[in-house]
Amino acid sequence: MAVTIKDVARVSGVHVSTVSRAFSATHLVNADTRARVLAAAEELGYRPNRAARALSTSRTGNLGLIVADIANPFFPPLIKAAQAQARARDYHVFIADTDEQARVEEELIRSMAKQVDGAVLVAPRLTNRAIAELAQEIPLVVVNRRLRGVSGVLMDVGTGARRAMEHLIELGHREIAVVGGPSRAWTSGEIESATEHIARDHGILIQRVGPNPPTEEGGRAVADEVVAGNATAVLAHNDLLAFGLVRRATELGLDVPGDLSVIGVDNSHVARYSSPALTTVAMPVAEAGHGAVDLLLRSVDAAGSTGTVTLETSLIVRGSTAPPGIGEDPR
Amino acid sequence: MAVTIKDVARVSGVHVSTVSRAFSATHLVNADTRARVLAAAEELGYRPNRAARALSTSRTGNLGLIVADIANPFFPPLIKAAQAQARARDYHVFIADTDEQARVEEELIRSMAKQVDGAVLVAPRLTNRAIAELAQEIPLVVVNRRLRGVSGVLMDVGTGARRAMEHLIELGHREIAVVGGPSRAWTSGEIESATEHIARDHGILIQRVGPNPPTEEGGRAVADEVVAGNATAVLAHNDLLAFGLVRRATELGLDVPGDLSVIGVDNSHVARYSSPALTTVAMPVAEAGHGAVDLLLRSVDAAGSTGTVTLETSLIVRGSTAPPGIGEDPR
DNA sequence: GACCCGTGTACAAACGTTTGCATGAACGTC
DNA sequence: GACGTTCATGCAAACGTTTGTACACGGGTC
Repeated sequence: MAVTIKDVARVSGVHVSTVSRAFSATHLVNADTRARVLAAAEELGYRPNRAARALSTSRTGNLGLIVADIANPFFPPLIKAAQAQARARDYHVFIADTDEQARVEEELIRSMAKQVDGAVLVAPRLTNRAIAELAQEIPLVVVNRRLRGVSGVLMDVGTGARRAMEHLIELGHREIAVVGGPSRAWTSGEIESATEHIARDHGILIQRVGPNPPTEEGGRAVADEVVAGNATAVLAHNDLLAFGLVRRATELGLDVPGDLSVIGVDNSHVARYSSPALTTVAMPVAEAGHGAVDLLLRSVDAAGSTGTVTLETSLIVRGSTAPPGIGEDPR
Repeated sequence: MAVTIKDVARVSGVHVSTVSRAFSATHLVNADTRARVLAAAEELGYRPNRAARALSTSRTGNLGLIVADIANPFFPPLIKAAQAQARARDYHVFIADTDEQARVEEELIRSMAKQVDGAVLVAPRLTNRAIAELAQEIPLVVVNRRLRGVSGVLMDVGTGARRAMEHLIELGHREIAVVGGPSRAWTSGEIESATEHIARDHGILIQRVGPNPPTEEGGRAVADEVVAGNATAVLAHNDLLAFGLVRRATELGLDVPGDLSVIGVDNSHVARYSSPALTTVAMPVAEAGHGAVDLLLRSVDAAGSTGTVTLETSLIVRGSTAPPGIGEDPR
């Protein structure tokens, strides 16, 4: 049916092994022969069968990319960049969505393991221990999780959170609510300790709220608690939470940023499109996708090599932050 | 290295073919034997090697999903649904992003063809002819494109556009700008003819603008032209265009919806998160992803069978539409 | 002219499955 | 008790590659 290496061999009058080498070990075959083979391949429209190659070499040419929720606007730019980089290196990428469930995540990796050369785990929900175990079986790169012995791409959200806090402090805020995300997320811990430090250094108060699901609903749900407190500003775990919070606070009659300043994290669409546009900590998402694939392919080629890359974040000031309201708190 | 069917055979004391059948042709093996095999497989942590299976059966268990731009908020919910449905049927999905380029699209399909059992093309940019050719080589399902002999999932955007126009007409608008998307998109044609009809039936004027890239930038770029015309309302090809248009119109000093009503299409995040929230034609994106995979698997199982599914759209009225401004046009 | 070397090619085994065919056991029928 | 059926299993070929090894040839060295 489909055209195979044998057809190419027949047409070009050489043995299949020569055809194979004409593609993969070019220096082992005479230039003229190679040209002839390539011409025949072209003419027949030959495409190597990757399954067969995989069987023979135990390299599939595929990568896995596992994310918590494709529809969460944080992920698509990362997926896009990872896919583009993989394609540039002639790899294909499988995508899988765990629906935020650790169990699904593990099962997914296991079921992929045999048919990929490695996998990228973005913001995994699994325990460190489970990840470490999986890393024994298959090259892994984790994004936004620090793990000994496992390659990682980290976005320096701690510094970003610090900048965000400094921005609020400069504006005059003295009590700030920090709205946490999922407890398993590495970024949660980073933000927590960064805010801890800065609060101590500047002698301001922090009201911690959470953990919360990283969704608009999560933001709406915590809004009441935040509003009931004395904080005049909020740093939320991500843009979706921040957005939900802004919406609910507005419904409760507060003005953002007049009565309450809000900062998100991610710089997703949401931050740009909402109104007021969100001040947010920009995450280098595309770079992370790109870098994760690079790192992964490196450890695929040189088994056992691991590395960690840290990417910088930056604060993007938009319309959702302002000095605390003048005069009495209207609440 | 990895555990294979042979190991399972050895441990359970049967021939490899029996192991194979214990998994794939269960009725051909004695229940007790099967239990023994399964137990051994479980104990060893056996996972079938899909590449080997693919080689033998020429079924890969993989599907391809090809979209124009993963980061365009229209696609992620579709991708998510498609992936979930594929997984439920024990298929894995490759994802690829064409960057809106027809050439890349074709090359991508070709390079995937050998390693997938079929592919879903979402809102392809290729010509009908090219798609029809590809469909000869590999089972294909196209989303939002009507093509003889090729399975398709269509979202009835024509009816949606009609509803949108009726909504505007009821509000009192008599001249409406219709801002088109990419010329190759099937939805563009649907919207065009639907709006054509309804304009004739109700005796209102239409100002056509475009084609335009389906992005925020595209929306900003056409805003001036729209504003310069006499239209009091706009139906844009998608939410991103609508959003860009609203932004730019606002910068030009117009009030939305006071001076200009705007309707988008997609009901993406953007429509919900922007301010004013966009009135939009909701596309059944998740259903489309789900349905496309179903349809695809059907034609994978029964070669040559094709079908078309049409999904309904609906108008979601939010804050970006209102009766035309009272009194003189401020422009 | 015997020898060696390097270059280019062919041969064949191996990768892990599936599957058509052959074999054999158990059982019922007459 | 010979025969046909059915059921369960084993055997071996096949899928399309890659790759270690063997072979053939031509040219250089002594």
